[in-house]
Amino acid sequence: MIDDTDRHILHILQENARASNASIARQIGMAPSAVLERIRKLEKRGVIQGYEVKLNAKKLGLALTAFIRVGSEERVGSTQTGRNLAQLPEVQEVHHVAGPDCYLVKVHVPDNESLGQLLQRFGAIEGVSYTHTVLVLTPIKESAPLPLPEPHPAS
Amino acid sequence: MIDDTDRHILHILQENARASNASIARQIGMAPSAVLERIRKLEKRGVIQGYEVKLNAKKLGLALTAFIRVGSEERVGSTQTGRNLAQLPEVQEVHHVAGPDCYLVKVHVPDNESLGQLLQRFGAIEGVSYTHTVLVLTPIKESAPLPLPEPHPAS
DNA sequence: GTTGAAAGCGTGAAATA
DNA sequence: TATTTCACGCTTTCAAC
Repeated sequence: MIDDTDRHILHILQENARASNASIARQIGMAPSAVLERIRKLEKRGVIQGYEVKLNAKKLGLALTAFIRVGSEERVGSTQTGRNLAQLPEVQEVHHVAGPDCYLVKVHVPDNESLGQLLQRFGAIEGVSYTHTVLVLTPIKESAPLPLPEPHPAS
Repeated sequence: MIDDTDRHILHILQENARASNASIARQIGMAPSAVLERIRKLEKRGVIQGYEVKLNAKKLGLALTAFIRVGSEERVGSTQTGRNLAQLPEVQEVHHVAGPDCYLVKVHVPDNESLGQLLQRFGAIEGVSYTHTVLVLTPIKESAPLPLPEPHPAS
């Protein structure tokens, strides 16, 4: 499925997604074109889903992060309400979850007032029955790399 | 703080963090060296905090995502317990939050059994008084770009 | 901000194992 | 199949403006 070479490449890309193929090639002792081909295959297979820049939300005027539990009165098994929530640009994540709530939603907004306006828009979405908002006071860890098994050194 | 040109660059990088300086330069009608310099300044100012690859957790054997609310009996104002939680590699996010719980934690693990073992390690961290785990059934939206104000066209 | 030039990189084709 | 080598064009980067 994924071999040690792939893991090694992914490990490097998790540290810096803008690393050049040539520098990756140097680090793993391969030709750049081989690295290119492996990355392309990982993209095609959907293991790599894209490349993102990590921005400082606060410095961009988005000082407030919140998690919102959303209740919904939709047909069992439907996720239509969640997909409607996901359309809003302030919404960074929507997860359909087990338990009494239906959705857990992560949002970034400039301030309390914007959060209030956003919750009103949540309320206008069909099926939404309640929201419970939890404010983030301090983000302690964010967007950590996934714990890939370490590549085994070839013996 | 951030002008329209910066916003334009960030907008492009949010879509594809591996976009070359030259292609960004073409899209915004500037010299590549000017783009390079702006990106460097955004990095130095901490607006850009890094470049990440978005991986498919399921295809890497991490089939289970969960959010865990963690209660802690530490001194008011301390976040030591949160920083200890953040050390674990399975933990992708730790937020110190308002409300009855102290922390909200996001984790990726291979399966139920690994989740159980992880929760045991949570319990071994000093101060942790309880955990409430919510399993993700379907991730509907993840790692969406931040809603930057659209750049105003120069008039 | 721009340009220009040198060094480095991306990428496909062909060769190799 | 997966990889290296090679060659071309493009990109990065810095210095000078």
